[in-house]
Amino acid sequence: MAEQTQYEELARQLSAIGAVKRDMARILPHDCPGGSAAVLTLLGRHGDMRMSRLAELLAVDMSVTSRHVAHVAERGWIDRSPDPADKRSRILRLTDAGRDRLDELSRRTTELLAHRLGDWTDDEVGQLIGLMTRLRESFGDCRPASRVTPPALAAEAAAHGTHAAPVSTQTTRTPA
Amino acid sequence: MAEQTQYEELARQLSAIGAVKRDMARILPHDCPGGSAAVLTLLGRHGDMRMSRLAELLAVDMSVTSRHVAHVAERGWIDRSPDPADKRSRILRLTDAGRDRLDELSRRTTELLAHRLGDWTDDEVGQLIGLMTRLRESFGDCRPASRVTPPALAAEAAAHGTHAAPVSTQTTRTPA
DNA sequence: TATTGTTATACTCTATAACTATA
DNA sequence: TATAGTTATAGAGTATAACAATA
Repeated sequence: MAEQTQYEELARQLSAIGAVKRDMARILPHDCPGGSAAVLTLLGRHGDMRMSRLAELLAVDMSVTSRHVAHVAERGWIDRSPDPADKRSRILRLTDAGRDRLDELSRRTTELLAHRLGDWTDDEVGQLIGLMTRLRESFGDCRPASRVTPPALAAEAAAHGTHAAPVSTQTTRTPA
Repeated sequence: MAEQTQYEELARQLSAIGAVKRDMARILPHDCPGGSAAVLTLLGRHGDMRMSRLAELLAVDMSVTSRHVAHVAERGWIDRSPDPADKRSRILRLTDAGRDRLDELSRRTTELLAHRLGDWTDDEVGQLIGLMTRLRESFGDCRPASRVTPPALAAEAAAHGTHAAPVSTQTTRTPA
């Protein structure tokens, strides 16, 4: 159990990390804001999925997810095919163009981080990743009460899995 | 030097940390959004200062700082007295009401973090703080090119110091 | 009746540019 | 001419609520 002073300092660091995120966002292509980039990244990592699953991974409301998805779909980076098993749902899938876009994003991100964190060791980066992952886990599903996927449904979704085989490597155990 | 996979994972974690920030923001009073809370926090830590110094600590443009400051000033949480040495500047100072507000914010923040991070050790929280601090340092002053305080002026500002004696302890070397 | 997803609306945060007052 | 600060405007992200289609 940490002291109050530490908690206040952590809160300050969380508030200030926004500057880092903004610096990262600044290298994104003009037609691909952060929300779109997140959609492409998660589809690339976890493979095809439904809106509700994506909203869960993004940790935002489904209405927000819907807007981000509409944006990338308009640009032809993903397909939205109807789910044969549930006509209310749509299956999201990266197109070839979307995969190209994602490769470009990865390239830019890696380049920026390699430049900024040139003096960090592999181990140090790993420690930060591990602690940030654990931080998110400690906060759990902290979206506003309404319309949060209940545990039962989350389990069902996990068991259900993605409808198409994810081509991307799934090397990490991180939630998202 | 870390691998590309790690960089991509770190980028993902930075993107996803927003959910934690939103959960923190949810406990703020209705008339005190995140920007206002940040202003109060920094004034409490570093003592009285000018707009430009606050913008530097917030790592946002001065126009943004101006809006946040106007909001807290309207509510009587800070004073904006003219700087006798430079009539263009204003000295920002927490009022008693502002200090009360800040205490309330600290209380809520600490309570939430104590709840969420109950199973974290003091050392683990310290590690996360340390790595996040270093991350911000590695990114440095990454605000958009225009109107970023040049090094010479930053040094001058540091030497200049705060106009009134900061009551708060200045025990850390962290940029903000 | 409950769930999936969409849309309309509102709020917060941010940056750019134009403007004023002072140095 | 340059700097400190303000304001107007625009863009991105998010949540809430109302709605349509389907289970």
